[in-house]
Amino acid sequence: MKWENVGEMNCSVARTLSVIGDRWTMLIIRNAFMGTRRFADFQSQLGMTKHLLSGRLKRLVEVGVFTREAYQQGRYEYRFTAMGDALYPVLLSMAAWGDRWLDEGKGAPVVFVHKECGKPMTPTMTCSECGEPVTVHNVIPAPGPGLMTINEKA
Amino acid sequence: MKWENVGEMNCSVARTLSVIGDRWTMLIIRNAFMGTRRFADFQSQLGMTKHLLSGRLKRLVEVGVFTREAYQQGRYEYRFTAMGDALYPVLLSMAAWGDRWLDEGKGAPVVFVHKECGKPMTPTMTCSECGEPVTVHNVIPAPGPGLMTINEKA
DNA sequence: TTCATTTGGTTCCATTTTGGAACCGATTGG
DNA sequence: CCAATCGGTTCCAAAATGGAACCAAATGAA
Repeated sequence: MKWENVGEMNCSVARTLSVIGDRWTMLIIRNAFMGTRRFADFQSQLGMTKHLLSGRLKRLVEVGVFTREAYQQGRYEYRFTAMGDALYPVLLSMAAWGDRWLDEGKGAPVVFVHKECGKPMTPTMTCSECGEPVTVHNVIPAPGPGLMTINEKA
Repeated sequence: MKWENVGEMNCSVARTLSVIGDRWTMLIIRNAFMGTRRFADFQSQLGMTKHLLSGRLKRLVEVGVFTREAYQQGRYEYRFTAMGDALYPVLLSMAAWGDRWLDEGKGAPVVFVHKECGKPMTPTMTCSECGEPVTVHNVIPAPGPGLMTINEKA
């Protein structure tokens, strides 16, 4: 199978990866969450080549993660849509994993402070129904409404 | 900048991406969470070429996401370590985003049932301190203990 | 008004990664 | 003993990436 066909799998993770699962996209999104909006700023902060950045931004606008708006004649800003904002938990979960397992004993470079309660927090994945934290040990995947009747992986 | 240097950035997200941020790794991890353990099963389920799979699995073992144990002479199983188990929230956050924003009107192919409360849930990122759901609008990043004194992006 | 600079790209080319297939040794089951 | 399976490796073509040069439009300073 080729990578370009991954988005066609009947799997939400695969479809998500077809949007954000390549080498640079999540780093672009990380910087966008830190406030970066302009082409030249993404480029200098990330050190990626311009044509790759150009392609990735174009794709993210097409998919609907970013809008592209002129802030002057011929100068543009890339800003999250609601769809883009909704990627924040993905970023937080990656940051939390890196903090816990790849920190090399130095501690987290960035801590996240929750506005409402004012405390530095650890982003925690919980059950929407009962509010308890979830782990791989207390979740059971089950067929959902979007599952094809004949499983393509059989 | 080259991709191989991304892991050296002083950023937990970048370090996480240096482990799971390439084309196939998260799909391997997804299948591992669905119970796949053997080389041939990963290969047939994902349709990726053997030498890519071989390289990815080797890397994930080196990093500490998987263990590689013989279940017979010369036949191996790849199983999550605690470090690997801890990637589950990353997978859930991706699945939740894909379900919400890329479902093409068909609904989620897989639903997650929480064992403790028995209900199908939406994985929700919350604050470890107060338990409230967090979004990009109510979290403030702040310098943490692992941040270098001189910010490399200045 | 002119001219250098900034912005937001595109084009070209070398290097690296991916995709597809063939091949292979060790182990297993019949 | 023999065929099939497992877990790879090797080879090659195609695609993606990395680095640099180039470019047109808009801006800003003189």
